[in-house]
Amino acid sequence: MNFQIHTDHSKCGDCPIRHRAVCAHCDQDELEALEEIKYYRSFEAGQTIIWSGDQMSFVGSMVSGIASLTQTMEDGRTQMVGLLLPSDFVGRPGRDFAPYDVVATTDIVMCCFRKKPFEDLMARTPHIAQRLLQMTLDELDAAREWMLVLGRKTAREKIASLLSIIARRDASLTKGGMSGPMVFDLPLTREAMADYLGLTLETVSRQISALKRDGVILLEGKRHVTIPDMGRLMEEAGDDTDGGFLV
Amino acid sequence: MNFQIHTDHSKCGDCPIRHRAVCAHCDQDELEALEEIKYYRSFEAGQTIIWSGDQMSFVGSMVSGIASLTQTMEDGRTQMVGLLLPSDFVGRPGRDFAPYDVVATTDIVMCCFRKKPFEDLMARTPHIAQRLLQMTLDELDAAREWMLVLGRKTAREKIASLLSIIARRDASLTKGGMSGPMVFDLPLTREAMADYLGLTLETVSRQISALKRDGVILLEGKRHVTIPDMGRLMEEAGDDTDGGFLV
DNA sequence: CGAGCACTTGATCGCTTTCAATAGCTGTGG
DNA sequence: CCACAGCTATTGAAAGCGATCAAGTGCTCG
Repeated sequence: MNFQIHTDHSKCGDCPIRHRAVCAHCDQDELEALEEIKYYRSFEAGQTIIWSGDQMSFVGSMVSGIASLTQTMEDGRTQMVGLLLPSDFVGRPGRDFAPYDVVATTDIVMCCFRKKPFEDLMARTPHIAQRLLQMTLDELDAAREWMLVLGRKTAREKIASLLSIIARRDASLTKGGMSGPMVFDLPLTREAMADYLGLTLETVSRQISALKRDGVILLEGKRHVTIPDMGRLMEEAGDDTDGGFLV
Repeated sequence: MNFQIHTDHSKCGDCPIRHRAVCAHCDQDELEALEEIKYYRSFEAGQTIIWSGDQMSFVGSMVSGIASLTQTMEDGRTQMVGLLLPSDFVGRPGRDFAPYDVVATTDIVMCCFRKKPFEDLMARTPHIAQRLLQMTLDELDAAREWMLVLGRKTAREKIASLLSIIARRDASLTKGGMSGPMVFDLPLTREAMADYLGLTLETVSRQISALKRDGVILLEGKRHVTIPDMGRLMEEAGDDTDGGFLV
């Protein structure tokens, strides 16, 4: 934790997620209105940010770090239903209770708004509502793509799909394109990967070992991954490699 | 097909989905603007309404019947990612190409708008954008609930979950509450159920037989279902029966 | 040095799939 | 009227994949 912000009025102009977050389309006036009501909060890795069923008093944007949305059944089976990355929006205007647990996977910083003032501002700021609709539609597409992974893919394909998503996202955040080898650190434990993929952590571990043995990925330590051939990985994921409609 | 509408200016005031569709919050002026540009289309059971990858020239609301959203892998594995019921919105303002196949499961009627005029109207009609945001957030919740079903539930629990969802929806469309036995017709073939649940049709058939044998459901013919005890079914689905947060 | 945690690997079990045969229903045509 | 094709659904037997149970490794931190 070497990057904590606690001031209430850091400049939105300098914000690293400025161009992708819910405020992306706002003009100067609208940003100033947001700046009036925003505040930053930090959470440590492992902390639960919101409990399922709790009243949601705030909404906000992920500034840095990674969080997960999870559902848990009475007997303990859990399914991750979303991965929250920088610029993603947390919370739901118009609903009072949280439907899922939100857990910090790494240390995170959020840009928060108390729910009511944000709802009021949204009602008179179409730019925010429009951007939120776009982001929600994107999340819906992502959730549906994940349904195919959960419902129809094999364990090996599931792992390859997850690695491919993480690699692509990483490429879009950093400068790198998708040609040549891709290198990144896994932001998730084996157990978290299992919860995302609907597998056990043992199966995750075995399939990662298998992909490594087959040369699809290279591992340094447990978390540092190199993908020598992205096309190969996408074949392993069962994805269309030449189709052009990927997001 | 004894109920086909082809006139372009049927009254929105008489529309059966008026209070739940994307136009739900519109006032009289806004409805008139919608009436200007709307038109009805019918499709027969089995027809593909939109092909994945195709240009989407229109959006619209389901008026009657049932359609499904499906994704297919190159080798033929398919996963249903959504079930479209009366009042549900089809299509995505702001995106040009369809990400999924949309297939009519029964004969259906849709209230359509050409995409561009609808987008223009939406840009100057906050009531429509707000309602669409609400509906999209609801769909996102439904998709995430389904991720738990796909990722973590057993075949038996999956069938029970599907029956419980269909039963609940049916109760909300007809007058009936959820006390006492519930009766409805399955709108899906065994294969469609399998595609929704990430199972094979044989497993679907076996588990339905098992639930029938155990008295959880009663079957007349292949499609007509009676649920004597909804609480029992929800236990079988692995859902919280006493928790109060269900939609 | 030992406790705790994340991860790996092995052996076995069992659920779901796969392959295959059959039943029931509908519509068609001789 | 019956034979037959085509479709949906059921049921059985066998195989396979991932889960479960169980050790053991390597690392960090006190």
